Amino acid sequence: MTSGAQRLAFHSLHSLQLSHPVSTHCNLQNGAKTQDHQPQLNTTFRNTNSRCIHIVYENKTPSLKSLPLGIRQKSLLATCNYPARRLGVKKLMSIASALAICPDLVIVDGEDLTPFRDVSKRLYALLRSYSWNDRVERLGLDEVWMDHSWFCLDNKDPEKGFAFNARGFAGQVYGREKVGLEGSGTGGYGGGQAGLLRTKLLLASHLALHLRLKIEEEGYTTACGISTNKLLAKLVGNVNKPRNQTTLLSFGPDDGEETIQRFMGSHQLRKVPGIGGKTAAALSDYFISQSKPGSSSPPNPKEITVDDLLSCPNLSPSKLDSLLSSLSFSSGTGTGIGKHIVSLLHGHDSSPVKPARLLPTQISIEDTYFSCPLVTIEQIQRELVKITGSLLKRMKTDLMDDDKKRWLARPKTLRLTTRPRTDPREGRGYGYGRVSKSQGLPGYVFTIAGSNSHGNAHGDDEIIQRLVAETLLPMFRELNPLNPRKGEKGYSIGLLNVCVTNMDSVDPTTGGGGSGGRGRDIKNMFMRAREFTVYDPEHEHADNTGIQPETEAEPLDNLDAEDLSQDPDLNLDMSDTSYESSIGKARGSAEDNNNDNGDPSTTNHQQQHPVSNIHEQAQAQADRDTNHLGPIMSTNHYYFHIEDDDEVWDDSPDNVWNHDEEEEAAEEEEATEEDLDYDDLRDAEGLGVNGDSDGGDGIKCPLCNHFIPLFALSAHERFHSMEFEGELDA
DNA sequence: CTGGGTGGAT
DNA sequence: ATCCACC
Repeated sequence: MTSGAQRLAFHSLHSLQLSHPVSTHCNLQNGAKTQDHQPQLNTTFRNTNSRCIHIVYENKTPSLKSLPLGIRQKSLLATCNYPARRLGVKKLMSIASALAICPDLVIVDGEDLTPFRDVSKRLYALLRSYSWNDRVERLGLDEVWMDHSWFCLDNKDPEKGFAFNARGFAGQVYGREKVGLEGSGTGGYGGGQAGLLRTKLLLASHLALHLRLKIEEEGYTTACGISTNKLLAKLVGNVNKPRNQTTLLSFGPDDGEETIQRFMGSHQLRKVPGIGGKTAAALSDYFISQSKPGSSSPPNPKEITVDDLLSCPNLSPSKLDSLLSSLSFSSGTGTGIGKHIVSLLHGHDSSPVKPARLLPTQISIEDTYFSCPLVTIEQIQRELVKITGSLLKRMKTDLMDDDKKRWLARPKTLRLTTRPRTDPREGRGYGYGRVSKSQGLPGYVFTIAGSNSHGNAHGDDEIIQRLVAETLLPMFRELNPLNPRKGEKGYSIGLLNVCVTNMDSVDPTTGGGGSGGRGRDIKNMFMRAREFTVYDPEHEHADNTGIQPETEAEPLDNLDAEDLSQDPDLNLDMSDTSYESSIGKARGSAEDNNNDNGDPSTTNHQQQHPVSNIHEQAQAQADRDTNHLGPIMSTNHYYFHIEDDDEVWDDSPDNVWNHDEEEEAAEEEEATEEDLDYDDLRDAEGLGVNGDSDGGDGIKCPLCNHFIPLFALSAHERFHSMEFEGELDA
């Protein structure tokens, strides 16, 4: 990090969703040793016999079906699909059979999520360290979006970069490049919007690969989606699971709408993020009610696609509003839910990548007693003690500083939730019958536990006992009054949940010291600064008014010809697809790229779906909305999304990680004679009014008229000096 | 058919 | 504070 910097400036707005699915695995390499018991996030191995392999979590019952979920359903069960199918088994495999096939199978307790949380935290921290603006949004333990407005390799040196072959996209792509437009060296897109978009996505794909390789160094594999918004990034990340990345090629004369719609259209409604079970069901019902009674067989509600729904002639946002009004979250009228759904169906999503959160907003622990409901108050108390114990532990790991000396935040509220055991046959909903009660969280929880430096279990025990006896138990009784008149002799509790929330941040400015390491301090500064800053949703727009962040990406286009490969550590894989056909073929056949699309389900029919009126209106409105902000606006965000491996492993060559061959790029260490003071710059950015990285200083380049932020100036200069070489591609 | 979380609407 | 939906 101390050596000179490569002059790459990553300035276009990029966003990346990474996810590292939670799953442990063992590798049965011809009877080789199993992997260690360390939890692995999304690590699926295959051995030379193409037998793929798996994770198992321990459980009382021998069926994978009863394993803890979240983990189970997404990773474990799905991961087991592969051998199960091989064996001709339908879906589930018992642990016994798994062991029969894989004698070395490691059985892990899947109920304790701590190891997974730890890994998740580690990888999350890693990803965060590559972002200047800390727009790194987590979804659960295993998914992350990143907004790479200011991607960086080194917090101390914003120009540090890596070299790569910019002639092609890293990883896989969805859709194909449209060629034949004017311009050169940009895949045929010239310098217009399509070209800029392509350049940004291209860059994004390489950034994503870079991050994924870093994560692989940590021992975890990832899938990733790269697109212009969170929704698309998440979805397109599924295309080449579990261990590759996919960029949605959503550029072209039509702004990529056609590609986007084709992509979106083939998805089942439920697969669209933001459309959950209830919504999908309502929408499916509507479609079925609209479909011709004469037509053949009634469609399976689960298989209805976005295209199907959009084909309904009378579909409109207000129609959807009323359609979904019965859903409680769209209370009554005018919540705009219909509009929202419509935009989702078209792959539009303006939600920003949220800044990384310093602290959780709540911590809760719950346990269910489905098969064995709690009856006596003693049982209740016992369980409450257990739960409170783990809650206190969680509070310490999540809310205290690393030394466990100081609370970073104190929850003000304590909430107890209970649910009576419901008849297995009814009361479907997960939240059914839940009742809760909140109260202030007594201060002694912190004072005693906080001052008792390490693991003074005794002190903790006192706290726990006291909390249960003085607070939780009374709360419980209020929630579940026994009614003697009805002859109730005991409780019947199927669920207990204890939650602390309403975090009260401890003043960060008083916490001097700040040991930590390297960029961490800066990160913390940023976060702390933000705490005193009002988040301004408008800045997303303000962002794009005067600034055209595209230009900085362009130098990258020309760097591939430069010095690659000094550093053996960096193994940039261009698992190339579009490379062959895009290189020097700006006017080549459009079909060249047609087969590099890894998605079997969405490529086949070219069926052009007529864009609905709604869509046109929405788009027109969007255009109006953004025009005054500058035309770039609507395509300014790029997202990566790394997804998990809940799909069956695919042996196809496209899905295999190719480390060898093709271009190997290397960290380019190039001395820089920069006279800018980066630290000052960065601080200015980071601690600015909105705590974000937009807006900052810069100049308009006299050569190309693009706004160039100061830190990217030298890179931009170099871009112009290299412009001629770019012509080689033409 | 579970364990966390988050966020919105009331 | 409570519910509900979502991941």
